[in-house]
Amino acid sequence: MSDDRGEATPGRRGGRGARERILRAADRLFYAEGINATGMERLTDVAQVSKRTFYQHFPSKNALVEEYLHRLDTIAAPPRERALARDDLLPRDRLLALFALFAADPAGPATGEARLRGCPFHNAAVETAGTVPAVERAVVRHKEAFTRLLTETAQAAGATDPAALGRQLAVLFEGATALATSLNDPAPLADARAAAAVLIDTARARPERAG
Amino acid sequence: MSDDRGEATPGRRGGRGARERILRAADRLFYAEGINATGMERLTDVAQVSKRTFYQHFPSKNALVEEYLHRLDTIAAPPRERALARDDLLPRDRLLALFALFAADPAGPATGEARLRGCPFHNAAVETAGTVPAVERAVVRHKEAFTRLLTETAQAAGATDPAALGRQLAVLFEGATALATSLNDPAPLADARAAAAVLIDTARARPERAG
DNA sequence: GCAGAAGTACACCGATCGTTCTACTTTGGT
DNA sequence: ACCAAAGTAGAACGATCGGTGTACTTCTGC
Repeated sequence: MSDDRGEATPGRRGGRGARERILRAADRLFYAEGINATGMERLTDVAQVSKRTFYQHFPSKNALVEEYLHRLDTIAAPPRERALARDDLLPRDRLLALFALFAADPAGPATGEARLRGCPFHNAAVETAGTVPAVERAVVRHKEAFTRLLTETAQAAGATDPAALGRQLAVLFEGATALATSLNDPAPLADARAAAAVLIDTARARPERAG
Repeated sequence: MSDDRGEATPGRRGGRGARERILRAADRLFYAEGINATGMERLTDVAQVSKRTFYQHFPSKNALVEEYLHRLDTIAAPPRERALARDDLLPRDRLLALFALFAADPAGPATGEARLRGCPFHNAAVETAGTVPAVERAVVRHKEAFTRLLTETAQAAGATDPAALGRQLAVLFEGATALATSLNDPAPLADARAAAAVLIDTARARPERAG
């Protein structure tokens, strides 16, 4: 396997990359197979790390879960955030580009590919069911940050009430990924995109209206 | 749900009707605490049933999970379906009523109440991560049935493309419950309702546009 | 009033959970 | 060359997982 030396992590001496491999394994397994379903045996196996080494880097599995979420939020800002930062697109198209990310495949239900797993933060919230405060906090922090990003872009797009549009688009995106997970089919992303276009254009044309 | 805490009568359990009690306990625990997090010990305890009795009614825990989902879909059609069937409301208002179900509390983040847990089918899909085919099928069946219901109501509301509007509203509702779960705050329901109103009205007005 | 279904208690099974431990090897700076 | 840091393998801990086995006690219909 590739052995890119893990550069020294802040505050601790960099070793031979065990910590990095652990986090990479967590990234993959916690997301694809679930947090509860991933045992320490499996995790250390994939990370190519002994259990002893694991517990020299993390006090517990829970601590790794927290670090896993923290990393997702701060270091590895994935395609979503980048789509909203594309300066080659108009703000409106940036918002729409978000929904095209996973909807590329028009072939229907996952054609032999990996299972769709939705948002790792939401999944963590579902799996822990509110029993792990640190996880709960991380999830809320992430969702609020994402909504803020949407709101900023909504403002750039000239929405009358950017905060309202931002929240609505956040709901829409959450629903698209959640439903895609339940159905194991990216089709809802396309529906969400169409709905987003309507919401954005309406929000620019006239002020928000109550139901 | 006030005194299902056993041990009130030491040595005596619940008596006849074990299967019903088991299913009721599953309803509560699988939903509120998660499927994986609910062990057989806990389950039989709450159901006031001995383990032996449980396994005379169900071949395995997985079988109970399947029955739990099957029941949710067929027998106990909860508020959602009923909201869409209210004949005291116009079709448009029926659709909107859906989003008012859990949004009643304007007090913000769960005020000491039970944690918001979203859709039990979606949660089951997340928890099992595609490893239990019967669960996967049940989830898909439910989501498709719900979308069908929305489509029918969308048609009654006079949408030009009822299927498209139905799917969009399904995404919106899924997002509202999912985000409410992640944030443990029903606020997204209100945002979804506002968005739904826009989508419905646009879907009715746009293509005809005559007057 | 009695057969038998339905229920009870609870010890126990092997497997796996997260975690700790002992014992040993590799690595890199001085 | 030496030593501490960082790594390795893997046995084993107690707890809990889903699931069984044995032996006993109701309740109910006939």
